[in-house]
Amino acid sequence: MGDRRNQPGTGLHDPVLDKLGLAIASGELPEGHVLNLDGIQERFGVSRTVAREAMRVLESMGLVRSRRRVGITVRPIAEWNVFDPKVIWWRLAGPGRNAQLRTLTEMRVAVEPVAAAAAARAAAPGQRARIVELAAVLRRLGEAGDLAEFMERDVEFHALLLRASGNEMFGALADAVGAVLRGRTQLGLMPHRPVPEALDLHEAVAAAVASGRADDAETAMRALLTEVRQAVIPG
Amino acid sequence: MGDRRNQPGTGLHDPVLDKLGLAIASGELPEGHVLNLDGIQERFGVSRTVAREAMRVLESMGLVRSRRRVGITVRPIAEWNVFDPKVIWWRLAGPGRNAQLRTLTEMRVAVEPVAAAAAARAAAPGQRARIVELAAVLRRLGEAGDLAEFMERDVEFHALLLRASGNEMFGALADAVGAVLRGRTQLGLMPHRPVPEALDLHEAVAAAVASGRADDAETAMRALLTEVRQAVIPG
DNA sequence: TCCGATTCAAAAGTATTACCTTTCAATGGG
DNA sequence: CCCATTGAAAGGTAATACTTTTGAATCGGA
Repeated sequence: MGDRRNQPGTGLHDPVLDKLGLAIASGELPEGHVLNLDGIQERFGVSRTVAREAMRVLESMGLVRSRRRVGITVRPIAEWNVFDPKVIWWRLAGPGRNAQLRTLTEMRVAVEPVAAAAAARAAAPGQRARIVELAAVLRRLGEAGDLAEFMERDVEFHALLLRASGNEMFGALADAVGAVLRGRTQLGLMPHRPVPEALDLHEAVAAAVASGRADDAETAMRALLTEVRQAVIPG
Repeated sequence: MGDRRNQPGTGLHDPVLDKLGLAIASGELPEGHVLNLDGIQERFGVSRTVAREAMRVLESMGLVRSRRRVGITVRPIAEWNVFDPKVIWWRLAGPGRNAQLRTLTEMRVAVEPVAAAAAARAAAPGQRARIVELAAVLRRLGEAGDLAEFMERDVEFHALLLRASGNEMFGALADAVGAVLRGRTQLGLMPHRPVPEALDLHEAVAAAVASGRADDAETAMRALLTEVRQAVIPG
């Protein structure tokens, strides 16, 4: 997620969309708030066309609903496409950051074990090899105490597993999981040094995936996430 | 999902978006295929504005990328926002239906146990009561062999659990899970009559959620899904 | 007077059209 | 082989007309 800055695809990001999306996701424009096209045109100094395009995209994300004679109304979060990468990004960038990290973590806890099992069944040979390699790299970095590099490789490890699962829905979560991993360290929720047990479990997951033992991969991943799981349960 | 009929905003924009989305999701317009605005205008007999709005939305879903001088290119599925309800819907409506049901089922298997645990912690009193009530209704309908009504209540049961989890990401999957449940019966993947074990497990989940036993809820839900799980593993 | 039905005009999005501006892949000459 | 030119296609602005919605004013009967 964090590395979409070059944006070769999305073109020069429509700043209007970004600012409005952020304003809504942050709660600055609360549920029920009504905007209108003229207001958007004026607020951002853009033409009607651009204002409408931004509005349409927000509408397709479920953030607003446009109705004649009424205007553009901000919808409740239950209507949002909360899996849309942009929505996730906006929520992470605002005061809802913490709540977003929590729900995303819970999602991880649910998905990653099953994704690991699927990867054990479906991963391509090159992916299996890379996963094993990454587990070894993680051990080295963990024992050396290189936290920053450890995190980057950890992100790669989890993202690769999700993408190797053969389930494009799991794969679509890879960037979000990366954001969670990075977010956790930023919030100081990570142990100052990876515990040996975690290093063992990364290797266990990798070995199980490499040799196609789906159940073992799932079990090991579940164990790897037990610690994470505590962070989700408010207490 | 299935009930998006109401839309009062019968815009001219939606049909274009829908047809293009379907054409892409169905593979009729394969990855790499290049469209252009003039082509869309002509194909659907709409103005440039409408064509552009539809294109923008498709772009925000990751289905296409618009680049100057090149045109509008269909992107690979790995770039799609596969959690977008519209994308799910389009895939279910086309020849990818089966693959979509498979990945969605796998998603269910991953998410529902954790969602059940979360619901046991977070559900509102009214939701707990309704879940218990639904489990009882399911037993009655199941034993009476009323398959059609059983399915509708089952959809409600699972959707409510997801929404009661307190995790809006889980809640956002409720409609999709409903589509899977309905899709499974349409494909004849369901037992002709709910097995007694399933009825017991629905009640076990409900009881655990009602009394806040998160671990039990998770375990029971996982058991409930074991049968479903077999359908995911090809072979 | 009061109350319900009808009418009407304003508000706001929807859609079309015309016309510039910017980008950048392709091309072709040096 | 490199670099300047060029033209296709998207990006964006502006003016204008249309349609839907809704709330208020109006009107007629009890």
